[in-house]
Amino acid sequence: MVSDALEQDEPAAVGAPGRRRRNSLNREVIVRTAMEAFRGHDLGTLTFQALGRHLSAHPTAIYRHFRDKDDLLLAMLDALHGEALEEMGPRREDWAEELRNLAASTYAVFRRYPAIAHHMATRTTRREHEFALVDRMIWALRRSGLPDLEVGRHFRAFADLVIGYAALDASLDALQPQERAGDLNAWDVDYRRFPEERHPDLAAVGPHLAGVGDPRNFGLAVDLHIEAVRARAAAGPAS
Amino acid sequence: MVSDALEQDEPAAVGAPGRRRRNSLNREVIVRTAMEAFRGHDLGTLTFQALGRHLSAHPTAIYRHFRDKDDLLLAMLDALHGEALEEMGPRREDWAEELRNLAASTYAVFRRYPAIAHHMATRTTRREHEFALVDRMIWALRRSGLPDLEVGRHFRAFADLVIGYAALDASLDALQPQERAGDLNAWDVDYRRFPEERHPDLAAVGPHLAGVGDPRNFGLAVDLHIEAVRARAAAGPAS
DNA sequence: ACCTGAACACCGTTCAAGT
DNA sequence: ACCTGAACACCGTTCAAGT
Repeated sequence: MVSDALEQDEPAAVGAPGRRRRNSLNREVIVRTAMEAFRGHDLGTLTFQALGRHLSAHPTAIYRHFRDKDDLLLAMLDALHGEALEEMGPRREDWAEELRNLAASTYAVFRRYPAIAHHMATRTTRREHEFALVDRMIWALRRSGLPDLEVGRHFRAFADLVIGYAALDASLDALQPQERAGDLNAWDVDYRRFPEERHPDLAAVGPHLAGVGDPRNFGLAVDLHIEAVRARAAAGPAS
Repeated sequence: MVSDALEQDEPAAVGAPGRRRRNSLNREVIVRTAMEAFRGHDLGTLTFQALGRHLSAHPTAIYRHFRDKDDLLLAMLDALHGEALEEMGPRREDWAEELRNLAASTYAVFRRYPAIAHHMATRTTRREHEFALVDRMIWALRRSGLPDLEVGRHFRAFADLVIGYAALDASLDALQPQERAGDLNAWDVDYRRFPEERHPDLAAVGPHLAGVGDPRNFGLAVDLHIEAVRARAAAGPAS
């Protein structure tokens, strides 16, 4: 049993001492290990030294397979896109449902890998997974009834809204625990019972403030966007 | 003239050699110098060593006035909020115009200080400038006609949409020039003339794709959000 | 009390040396 | 060809030393 486990696939070797077998390192193994190792972790932990430890290899061995850290992070972003596509499943026939599907999957993978989300959200990989995601979003927007000229603008607005909002919530997860706790406490406590005299509107609404980082907030923003797209598409080319 | 310039206010002393006068360093001077020095600059440049050079002081002298880098960055975020409030001017009487005003000012200051935007967008300062911004946004949302319970949810959705989208565009400005150029080129060239066979919808809309980082994309997202808020508010408490 | 200088642990990256 | 080890420049941060 034990020797069996050692034979199959790549040994996880997380934190294990000893050296890596020759030729057992390649881009795919490194990316897969990195995704597993840094899932849910903040920014400071994603270093070559830590990754080397997870690979049971010397930190600089990674440079044989990736030009630099940016090259590795782009490969990880591509893996993230792949995960999003997988979770998305087949194309929904209703365009609005498909847009919600795209948004929800992107949001989920961003929060799963906050370190990648925070410093790669703005990047472009130019790889197949990204092309597929862009194509699906454009398909959905065309189905709404908007003319292609408008779809060209709406793609950017919807994609950036989703990516930007998801990255913002993810970067909250990427905070150091004490900073995260302090910021959350501010919204959960301080802002909820605000003294009336200084800012009357804030004081009135304070008790009803939605929790920061609650996925339903993102859902509301996406729903509002889709409602407005539907209204504009229905209004026809005059809009 | 020359001696006159040396007398008035704080000497800029950017990159100048020599030492700082005793007691000439304090939180306000440091924050003001940091905001001027790193305006428009990327993430890598915002270091204690660089700031020390701009202050003509030893890098570690800053630790007498700020607990750590996070403490300094929170003070800079507060200064950014102050700038946004200033540019916003007086409250607009039309609630939709006021929301656009809030969004545009936030977007402008985020792109002006991309380094602060990128790693402080998700943070909470708990200071007066932030309270004032929150209060103004809640005021505008209440004026839309939404009940306070809904305003509590809509505040979070609108604020995060604005902050997230603005931070995303700002983080593009915070990229290294070569990475930035590569990513922009992908959208301006590759995506615009995509081969038809693989992704037909992308290929059809490619030529009409809006430029990445164009402020009008953010404007479209904000407009759509406001249109949907207006529709929901008009539909009444049933929605 | 306020600033400087030396030191520490850590980071990404380069390059010569091993096998 | 692939991995290791030593080295470099740089980072945030601490702390003793100067004035």
